[in-house]
Amino acid sequence: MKSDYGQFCPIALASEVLTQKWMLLIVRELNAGSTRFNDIRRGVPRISATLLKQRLDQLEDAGALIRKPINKNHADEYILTDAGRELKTVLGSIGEWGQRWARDIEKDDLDPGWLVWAMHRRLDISVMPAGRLVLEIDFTDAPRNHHLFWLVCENSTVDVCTKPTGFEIDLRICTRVQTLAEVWRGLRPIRPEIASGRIQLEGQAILKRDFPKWLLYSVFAKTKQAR
Amino acid sequence: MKSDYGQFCPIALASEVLTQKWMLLIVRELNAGSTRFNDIRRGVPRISATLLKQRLDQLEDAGALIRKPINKNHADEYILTDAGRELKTVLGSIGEWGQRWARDIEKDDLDPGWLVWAMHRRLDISVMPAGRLVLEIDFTDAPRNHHLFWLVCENSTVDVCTKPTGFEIDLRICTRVQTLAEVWRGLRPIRPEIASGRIQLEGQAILKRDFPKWLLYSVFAKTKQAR
DNA sequence: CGGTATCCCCCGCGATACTG
DNA sequence: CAGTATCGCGGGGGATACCG
Repeated sequence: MKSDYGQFCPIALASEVLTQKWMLLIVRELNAGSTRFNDIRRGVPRISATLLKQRLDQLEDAGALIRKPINKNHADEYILTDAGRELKTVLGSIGEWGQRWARDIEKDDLDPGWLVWAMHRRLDISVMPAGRLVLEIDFTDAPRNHHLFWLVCENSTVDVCTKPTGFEIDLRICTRVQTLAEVWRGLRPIRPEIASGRIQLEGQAILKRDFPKWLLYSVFAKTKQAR
Repeated sequence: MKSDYGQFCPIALASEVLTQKWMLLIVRELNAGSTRFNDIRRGVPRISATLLKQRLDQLEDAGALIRKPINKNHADEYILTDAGRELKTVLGSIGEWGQRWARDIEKDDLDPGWLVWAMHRRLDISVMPAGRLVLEIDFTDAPRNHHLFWLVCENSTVDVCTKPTGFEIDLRICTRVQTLAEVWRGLRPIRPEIASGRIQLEGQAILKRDFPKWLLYSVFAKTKQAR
């Protein structure tokens, strides 16, 4: 490996790996539980397949993950090592700083698919009704052809769908992307948004009442903005 | 500002600024106490002036520092804001990870000038003899024309010189760069290195005896390697 | 689904020279 | 000392097509 910075400082050596484009977002996905190529991609939608593979190889070289062949195809599973799991600390400090000090959200940041993907990892199944529960999310300001998403909660797992599931919908959520994004980030409380109709809920009264309790929000939602 | 990642995740937003090349090393220098353009450069020797200025402007835009004109010339002083100072947490977590998991030191990392610059910030003046104290460091494996450095400790400050100071030398340290670098990083203890002659000291017996106590070592020296 | 292979463009960055 | 201006290139990475 070529030395980028010409320093033996631990910050410089770690930076060679960690500050490459997309790298921390990939590590974030892995630490959130993804192990498959296309699962990681859903959390980092704008990365190309070529580059994602390259980054995963670099993480392997750096000792942050190991590849595990899956018998079926030629596919691999990507499993974090101790070194990779310890990167959670780095993700934590950067995310905290971002939550406190980073720039405002702009239009181009508001990817509805990513928001749903983030939500599916942070639903508190233990407080949700038993059995299958299907949520439909309708983003009123998203492109006409992908503004609908479904979350299917069943058997302690949550799946994200971008096409109708065939199941009956238990709760429909209708809102602008930005509204739900800001609520998700913890930048504003959810109840006034529901009360004002900026987040509209349709479904049984009990489900509408309890919906706010299902959301665990972003990991950094409890950190207050400093600006 | 253009959105790089298309996500409103705090890690992504912070990464836009912090994972640019050289950025964390510049922030490290600022958090270590540098405020002047060329002081920062001594801690990040391989960056070009053009790019350093660009990065400082980006840190200003991000709210991590403010510029303060110096009345004399058209020069500026760069002062961290609260946001910039809070980046110490990020530096800490990355440095810890680097100390534990980063690759081994290679030849190209062993910049002797950088090592001396790092040392000058981490000398414990309070336990050093009163009055002026001049150290000469001779790197036996460095290029013939810059292998000698001097540290002048006086009035609670430490200056780094690359040309003879004219002062009498109180203690001479003679070693390979790699040896002192590994000692500095905390990868090996100093006393065996002195005992074996890999670090040679010349000067009054008291100074030779106490020299190890003056060194505060790298901030991450106490963190054990995990590999 | 989980990648490769290829092409090509842009721009990030280094190098050098110059200025107040 | 603390920058600015200009040039030029290398390769990082996006887009697209293809494959097992």
